[in-house]
Amino acid sequence: MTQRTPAVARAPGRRSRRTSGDVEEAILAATLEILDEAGFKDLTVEAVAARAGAAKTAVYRRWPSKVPLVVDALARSQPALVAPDTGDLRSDMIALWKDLAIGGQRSIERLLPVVTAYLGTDDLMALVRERFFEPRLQAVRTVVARAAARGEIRADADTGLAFDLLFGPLAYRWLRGVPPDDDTISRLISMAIEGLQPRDDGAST
Amino acid sequence: MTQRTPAVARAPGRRSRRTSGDVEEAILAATLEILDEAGFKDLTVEAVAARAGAAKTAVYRRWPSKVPLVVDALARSQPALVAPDTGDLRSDMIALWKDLAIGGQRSIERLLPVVTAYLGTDDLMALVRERFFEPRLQAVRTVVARAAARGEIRADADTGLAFDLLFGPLAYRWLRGVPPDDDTISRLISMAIEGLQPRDDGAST
Amino acid sequence: MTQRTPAVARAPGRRSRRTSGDVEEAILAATLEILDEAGFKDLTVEAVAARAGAAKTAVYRRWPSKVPLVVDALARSQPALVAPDTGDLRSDMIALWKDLAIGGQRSIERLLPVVTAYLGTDDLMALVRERFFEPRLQAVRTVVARAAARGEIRADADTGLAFDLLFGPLAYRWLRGVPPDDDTISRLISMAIEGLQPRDDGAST
Amino acid sequence: MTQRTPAVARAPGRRSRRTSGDVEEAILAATLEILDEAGFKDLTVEAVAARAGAAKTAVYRRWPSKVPLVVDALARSQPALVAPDTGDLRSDMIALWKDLAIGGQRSIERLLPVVTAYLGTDDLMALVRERFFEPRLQAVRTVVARAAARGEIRADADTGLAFDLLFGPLAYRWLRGVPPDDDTISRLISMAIEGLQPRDDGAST
DNA sequence: CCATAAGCGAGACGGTACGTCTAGTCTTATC
DNA sequence: GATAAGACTAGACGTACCGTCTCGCTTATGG
Repeated sequence: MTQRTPAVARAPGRRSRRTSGDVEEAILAATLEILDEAGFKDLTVEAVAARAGAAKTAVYRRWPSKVPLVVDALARSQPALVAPDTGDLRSDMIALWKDLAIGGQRSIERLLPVVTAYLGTDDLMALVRERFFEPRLQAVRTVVARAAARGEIRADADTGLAFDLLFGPLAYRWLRGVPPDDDTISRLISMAIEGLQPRDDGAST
Repeated sequence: MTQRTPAVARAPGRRSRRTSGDVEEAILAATLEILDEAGFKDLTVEAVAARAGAAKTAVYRRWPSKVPLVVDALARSQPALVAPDTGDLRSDMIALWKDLAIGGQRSIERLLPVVTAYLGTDDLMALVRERFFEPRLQAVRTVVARAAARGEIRADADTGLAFDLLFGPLAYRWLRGVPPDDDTISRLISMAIEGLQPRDDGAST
Repeated sequence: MTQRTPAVARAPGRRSRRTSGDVEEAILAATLEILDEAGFKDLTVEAVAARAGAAKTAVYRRWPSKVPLVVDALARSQPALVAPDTGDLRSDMIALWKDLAIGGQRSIERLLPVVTAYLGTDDLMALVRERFFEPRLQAVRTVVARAAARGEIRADADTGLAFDLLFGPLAYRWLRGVPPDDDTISRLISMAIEGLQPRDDGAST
Repeated sequence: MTQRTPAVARAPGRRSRRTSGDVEEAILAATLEILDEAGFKDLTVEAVAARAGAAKTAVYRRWPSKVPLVVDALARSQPALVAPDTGDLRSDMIALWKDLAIGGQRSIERLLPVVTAYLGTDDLMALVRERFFEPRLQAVRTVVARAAARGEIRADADTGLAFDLLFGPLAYRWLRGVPPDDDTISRLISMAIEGLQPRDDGAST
């Protein structure tokens, strides 16, 4: 007898049930593959299921439709966003930007626009906020806070504004079909930082 | 009846319309209506044709598919973008922003993300660039040039950067589902302008 | 310009592409083929459409589901049931029987049981009655009436009973999986006729 | 309680049931209930299992699929068919008929057509013959044999024909959706009997 | 000034994918 | 070791639109 003991190899405190193949992972992986190859428009649940070697039922059991599936797959595919700590605000920000801008075919700034139209429910938008925007915002907060602690910028710098200034133009560039080059990144960041720096004259706006 | 002539696609030598009803306009109007009511996702060519009182054939005779139809409808619905001329860069920019930010349910920053996923061909993207982004860029150019002429900012200010700094955060805000308020607009613009201002010292880029 | 004139090459008043009548026939033919080959259980609308070279839509446009389709296909496949007229009741009945009993793989007595379970609505059952049972009943009526006119049987013979006696055992045989042979048919008909014949003693029942 | 042993599938040396509930009976009972309520078409194994408070596994462990389950359930639900013995062929036959004709929602003449389509295997058809038709045939044989012994009919009367004449029209009536009334039964039986009666002496009933 | 052909509304056509349902198999944990 | 529970693969269901195509009608020139 074959003495199936897949449970042994598993993490101790993890989930209760588990079938032969890890269907969920296979589906998510297939989703990302097809997303890369064919784009969102041509991604069909049937193709996902087929590539995952799963039944459509297995997909629909977990996600109500294609959009939440894609959102989830994207969310999980995002590498953990660590706030860089180079000791210099500008370097930190460049690092952050490149992480997202250069990094990913699947960066949310690139793919989310595609999906946004289909985010019907508030639930889903909330998920997107939580999974995508919050980590970015948090990373910016960390970086900015460190810079403030170092005295690079004034303590009351508006992180939210910095956030929009950092990622907004990036997203917009993609939207326009004109991906930013390194120099553009560098200059945009300069501008963003300038707004956060201590003012010589002390006055604001 | 006033024999309305369709705004576009009317070559000079072409012979004039034959039927009483202006099918083309009806279709575009129906498209915009459905876009407003149901969004891009739930816009179907059949619904457009039905609402326009036209046959699907009449739609497909003019536009190869749903996406170009929507792009065209959006393009024509955009009000002419006039570069404001208040005598002050900041005021000009705020005026520009508000025009687009507050103005339209159908502003391209709001709707384009929806469509981007489907902009398969370069042709279509080119059209989008020509119809949507170019007028904005031109308006910014005008405003910035006037400011430079007034000496508000240095003559070699990078208009492209300014453009991204102006509209990027706006689009990003919509993407995030957090529409910008007046104060945010004001502060973002301050930051954008700062990057264009003449530098006293000449430190940093 | 290419001067499209496909109509010229066509049969006089006939169709061009593949007219609705064509599709309908193709679908019905495919239905009967699959019914013969695979039986009702394994007949799927998808297979029918595929074999007919039609889209599923084309099937569902005409029939709400599989059962009415099958009923219709069977109904149309039934050859026109002509009441035989041999000048002899017994010969007429044998002819009638064989027509149905021997004739058809698709005789309704053979296939209807299969479908009966799915005849949910009264509408459909009414259709079945009209298409299948009524012609048989009518044929029996004709045959019996002629025999009565000839004086072979009494004038008030109950055609309804004769009908059940003729076709009931036939259907039952098929149900039992024991198709009747010629001799059995002959003997069953003898019995049926006996009940219709004039009684020597003049009494009835 | 009496620890009911399931009627079938209980080999002698098998050891007795372990769990408290009699799963097998529960499943069969649920099958019959759903058959009565919803009909064969809408009977699903899942519904059966649910109503029986059993797992689908428990069903499939015993019956290979839905059809054998239904056949089995029907077979067991049939009351023992006892050949009536009134001392008169006609009365015996009427009794027999009514037993089946009037009696059962679940009479096989009524339900078998439904199932026939699915009796793929010969095994199953053999089971049906053994469980349903053979008892009927046997009962007719008994009744006819007694009548022959009494001299009511000739000794070589064909029981098989009598069988078909008795139950065929009954089944056919159901098929047609026109259940027979008492008078019809009476008259059909008269006809059937006539065919079995001794012919030499002519008439008389 | 009538004939003709272009454009029209209508809607069926072959397709693709949807999201649902049920079948029958298989796995797990419980008792 | 059989149970209840329920996830699994498989595949048909009936629906909604896609983009194409034919049909007759209408209409406005252009021969």
